[in-house]
Amino acid sequence: MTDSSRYRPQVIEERWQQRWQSQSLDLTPEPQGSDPSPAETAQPYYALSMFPYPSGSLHMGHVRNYVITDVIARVQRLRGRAVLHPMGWDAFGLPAENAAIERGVDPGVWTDQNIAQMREQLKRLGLSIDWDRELATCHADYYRWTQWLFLQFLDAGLAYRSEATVNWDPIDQTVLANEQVDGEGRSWRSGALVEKRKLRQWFLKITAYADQLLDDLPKLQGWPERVRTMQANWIGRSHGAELRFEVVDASGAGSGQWIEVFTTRPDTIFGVSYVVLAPEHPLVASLTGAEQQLQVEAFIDLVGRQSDQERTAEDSPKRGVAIGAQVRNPANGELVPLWIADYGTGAVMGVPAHDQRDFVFARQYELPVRQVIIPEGSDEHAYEGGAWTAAGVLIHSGEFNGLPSGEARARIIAAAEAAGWGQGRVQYRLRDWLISRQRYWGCPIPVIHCETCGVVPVPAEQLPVELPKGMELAGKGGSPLAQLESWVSVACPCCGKPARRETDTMDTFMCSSWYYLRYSDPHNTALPFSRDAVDRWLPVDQYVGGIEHAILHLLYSRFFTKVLRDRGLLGFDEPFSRLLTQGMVQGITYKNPHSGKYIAPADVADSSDPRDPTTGEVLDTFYEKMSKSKYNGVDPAAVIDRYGADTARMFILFKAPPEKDLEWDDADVEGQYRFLQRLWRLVDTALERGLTLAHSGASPAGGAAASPLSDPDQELRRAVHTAIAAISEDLDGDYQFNTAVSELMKLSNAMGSHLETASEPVALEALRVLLVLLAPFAPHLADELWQRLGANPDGDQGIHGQRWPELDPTALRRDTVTVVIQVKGKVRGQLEVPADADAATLEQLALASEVASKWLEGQAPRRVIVVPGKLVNLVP
RNA sequence: GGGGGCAUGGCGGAAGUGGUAGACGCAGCGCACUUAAAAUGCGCAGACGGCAACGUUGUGGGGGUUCAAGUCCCCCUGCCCCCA
Repeated sequence: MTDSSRYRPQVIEERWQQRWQSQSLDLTPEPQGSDPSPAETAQPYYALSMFPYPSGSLHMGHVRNYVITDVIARVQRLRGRAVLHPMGWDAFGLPAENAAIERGVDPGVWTDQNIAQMREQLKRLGLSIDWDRELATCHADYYRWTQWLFLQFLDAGLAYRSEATVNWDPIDQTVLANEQVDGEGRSWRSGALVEKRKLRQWFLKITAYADQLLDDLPKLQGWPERVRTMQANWIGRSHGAELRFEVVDASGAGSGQWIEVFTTRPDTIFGVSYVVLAPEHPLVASLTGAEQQLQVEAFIDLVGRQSDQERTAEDSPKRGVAIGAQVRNPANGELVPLWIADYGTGAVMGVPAHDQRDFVFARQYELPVRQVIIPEGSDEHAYEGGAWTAAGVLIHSGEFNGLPSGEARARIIAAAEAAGWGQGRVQYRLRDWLISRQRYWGCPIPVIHCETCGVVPVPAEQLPVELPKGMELAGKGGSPLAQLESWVSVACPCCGKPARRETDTMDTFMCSSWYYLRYSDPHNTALPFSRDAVDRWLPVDQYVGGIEHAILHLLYSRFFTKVLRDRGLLGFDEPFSRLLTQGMVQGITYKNPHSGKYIAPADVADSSDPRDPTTGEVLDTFYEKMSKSKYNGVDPAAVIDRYGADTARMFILFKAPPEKDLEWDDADVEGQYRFLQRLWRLVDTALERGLTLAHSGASPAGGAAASPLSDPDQELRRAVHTAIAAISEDLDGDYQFNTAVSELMKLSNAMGSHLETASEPVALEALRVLLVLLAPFAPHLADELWQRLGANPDGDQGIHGQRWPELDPTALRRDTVTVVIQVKGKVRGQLEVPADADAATLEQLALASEVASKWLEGQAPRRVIVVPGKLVNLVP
């Protein structure tokens, strides 16, 4: 074999990437002028990957994400759609600022260098990205519009400044939104336990859209069910009531002060045996009795040091102190004590019989437990194991006795409203979105504080409010911007008097909540995007990214979309029609079970018997998400250097279904490389036979062949059209790239055995179809082989300008099929029968078969079930 | 505790509406080519029994519906995710 006919991905991939670029193959078709070409009037398709943070190095998770989106984009192009497939950078954020603090480099310069590096790494993957639409959220021509959009929120009354107890990250020295604190009370970025601080901060009123964000979830049928469930849980709408308890003195005389509790169980109000205030409740100080003073203060101090999670967890021990005051139950007039306790926030009514936390608390402090709901159809009044929290029938509840709890809920709310001691209320778990950050490397909040005029928005024509350059960043002591007097001091745009700029920057999730809109019109200098462009391309047809954004980014983006729709800036309700959440890429991980140390795979001599290189101990072997600290990462660049991007792409797509975790395995990568080499040799064989696609027409082997096809021809055509049918289906709806690749392998296997004997038109059709089907997966090799077969002699668009092959159903037809003969449901034999044999014929054939005579022993079957084309089941 | 998901060979994974379980690949074994090895090509391969043709068994465990169950129903075990 000559050197020139060896598959050398390193050579051909670079060559094709340059060629595609010089032909502008990946640019987005847009209608221009009066005479749009067909591609420009094609139906638009928007394929989008979640844009990366420019850390400077591409990891396998990125590769998987972008390869999946690229295949989708390429398939849609082959199907004739006008495709938008952009890429950009989520470029504000702490790593750049930390680099500045540690090494004194300018965050902007550092970020731009990283972007340049990552862009080159991305380009080596052969992604069909329109780089003319690239954006970076840290560039002023982008964040100018982030600021402009903030002012839209401000104008709509959806951005406000408020003093609140907020999450403070002591490592990153900034506040965080609720969504950015995990279940253990740790920061999503730094992992530090967050603290509570009372600060004046900017919020976006996402709660104003809570109902819409929840009620529109069922529209998102193209989203994974679990992402919708997670969002619904996060919004956490509950229907309940606000009920008011009057504070009374020892003699029962009213004080005129009222405690308002929220409860989802107004039906249990007759079971209240105490009322609990949160330690920070404003009435605590004034209601505390003199004797209880010291105890209460000590308790407040103790609770102040706990995290939110400790306080609200259902299974953590509860502590409390009676404060020496009492309230009257408005439903039955009973007097019950007031406590403060480390659970809940605000004020809650304690119903030990019907709430587990209340039950535990009451047992601990010997408070009365009164059952007011019993299971339906039961007269069980005894109370043993714990709270009865399910529905039931009311007892000990005056006029409401005997009502089912659901109905009682409504009736008690109605009674409360009539008598003025409460009303029904909808409550949400969702809180407003805290967007202030006390950091430098973010988008400045474009407002000015003036003593005379208050909060004044920076006029739109003065945007962007640029980040000052050349700052000395220390990473300590509050907002860096606040320390740059020359930047902070400014004339009030309203009255002209000296005023001060806002020094907080925005949460970076603000920047990523609208970038997908900007791609539709990335160079617009008058608006963030034109209504025309955004309505033409959006909603995004297919969004691809990690599950970690199930709530954060995806909820914020939905919120932005709805607000901008209400401002008339766009004309749709939801930004992402379909969402694919891809699984993690995991690397093989070795760990010494005794020392707990991770061992690099390179240091493990024998992978079939992995041992610690220094101690000789047997190591645990498992797959885990790739990370530096576990030495289990695989560098995409190294894989591309060795095998080429096409092999890496094929491997990633083949190894696991896209939404599942993927175990990186070098042997499997090798196997994928072998498959591509086999394709190369397949084309060699075709060339040796003198086959060429140079002047073959559109349909060389169409169904209307002059003479009937030979058996080998029929078999090859069947393989070809089976592949078209299977792969087309795998790429429709939910994506099954793994089975699509396996179908390519099956087709190539069939061609390996039939190509040499097939007639020329049939062989050419097979080659053409194989390469077009391969093109989205291994774009470089497909184009190279296409050219080697002489298919694009004039340097036209090559394989990526072709059309997805048409299925010819007649090619799938068979004269005979194999049916299974079962006896009593067990497979006992097979029978070759005419494909169109009807049930009666099949029954006859089966009964006459050897299988029947052997297993039925001469008896007639009691019953015969025939599934034409599949099986005959004889039941004796 | 509530809600959701998953469990298939040595491994990754396939199996429209119930209808030949294990496609495709990795690892393994055998054969061909080679002085030899690598590479390549061809073949075998769930487990158990048998020289075989074949038989039995088999999709986490137990029960059920059905002519027929990986697939549908009930119970259990284990793992994962979300909310508490």
